[in-house]
Amino acid sequence: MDIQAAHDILTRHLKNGKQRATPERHAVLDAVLQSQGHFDAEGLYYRMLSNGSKVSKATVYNTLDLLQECGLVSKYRFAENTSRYEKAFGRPHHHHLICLECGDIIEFVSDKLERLQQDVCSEKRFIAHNSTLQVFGTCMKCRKAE
Amino acid sequence: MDIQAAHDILTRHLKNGKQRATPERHAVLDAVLQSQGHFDAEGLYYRMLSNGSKVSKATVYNTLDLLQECGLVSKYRFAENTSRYEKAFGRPHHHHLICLECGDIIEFVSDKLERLQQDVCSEKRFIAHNSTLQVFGTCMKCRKAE
DNA sequence: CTCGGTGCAAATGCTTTGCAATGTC
DNA sequence: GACATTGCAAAGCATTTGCACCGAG
Repeated sequence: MDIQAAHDILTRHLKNGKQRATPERHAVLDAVLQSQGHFDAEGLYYRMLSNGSKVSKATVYNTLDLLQECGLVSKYRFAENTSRYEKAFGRPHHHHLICLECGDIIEFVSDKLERLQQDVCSEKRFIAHNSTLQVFGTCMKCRKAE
Repeated sequence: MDIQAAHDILTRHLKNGKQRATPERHAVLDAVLQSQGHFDAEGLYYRMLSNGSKVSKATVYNTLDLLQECGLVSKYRFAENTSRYEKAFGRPHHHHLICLECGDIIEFVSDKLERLQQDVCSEKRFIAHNSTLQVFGTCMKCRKAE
């Protein structure tokens, strides 16, 4: 996955919206690109701090929204009050099975689902921007443990 | 839709969990049964107040969780920080197209989607409890308005 | 030079909690 | 009676905001 390409996408998006390319915004993007799996804004903030980046929490929140706008991160609202984010650059659109016992998240990709979703949208004359299927339940491990 | 049946479900669920059947809990259920579409906890609380029910906000929140547990209401977390609820008794499982411009929510039912979801779950050996597909985008009206 | 962005700390708003009083079982 | 539940107000938390300073264009 090309780090430069991601930064270019951000730069272009900023230019489009007549917004400025600040070092902080690109620093947040770097931190996101280094991330694995799901994370929350606070976690990213502290990871950045301990890596020596000086950003404020407010900027992290702001920039994450910005990154979502240009498709570089996905933002989810699972069961909790916390927003979860995930690097979205260079990976296919996918969905989540969320274990209510252990909090584990299983991802899956489904072309059928993507098509089905398109069908529904064109039937309702709705333009999809992004989407998330969340299935809450019990994962294999927790099922065995019971 | 049978109001009595809904109360029976709640009563049975409470008995199962060795929890008590209080008038407040049944009053919240009544308010939910009278509701149309999506609502939030605060809205339900004020509606109950103006109908003369005396419940605290805390009880409303508690009871809504209880009602979700026994499948009488569905709880959603759309884009906002507020949880949205919806009466789930006597209606098929459905999903949502959410317009980011006007906030309108379009519901749809899809057997195909339900089947697809079951397939994914059995493949991953995951036991689904409940699920929600949320498609964010622009609705027909807002699309025309632009 | 202009005005959008940043950092900080304080504010906001939803939800939960602590505790004494209440009422179910 | 015992103890789960309630109401109230206060506490918690994630997120946003206001404002003075800074720096990208």
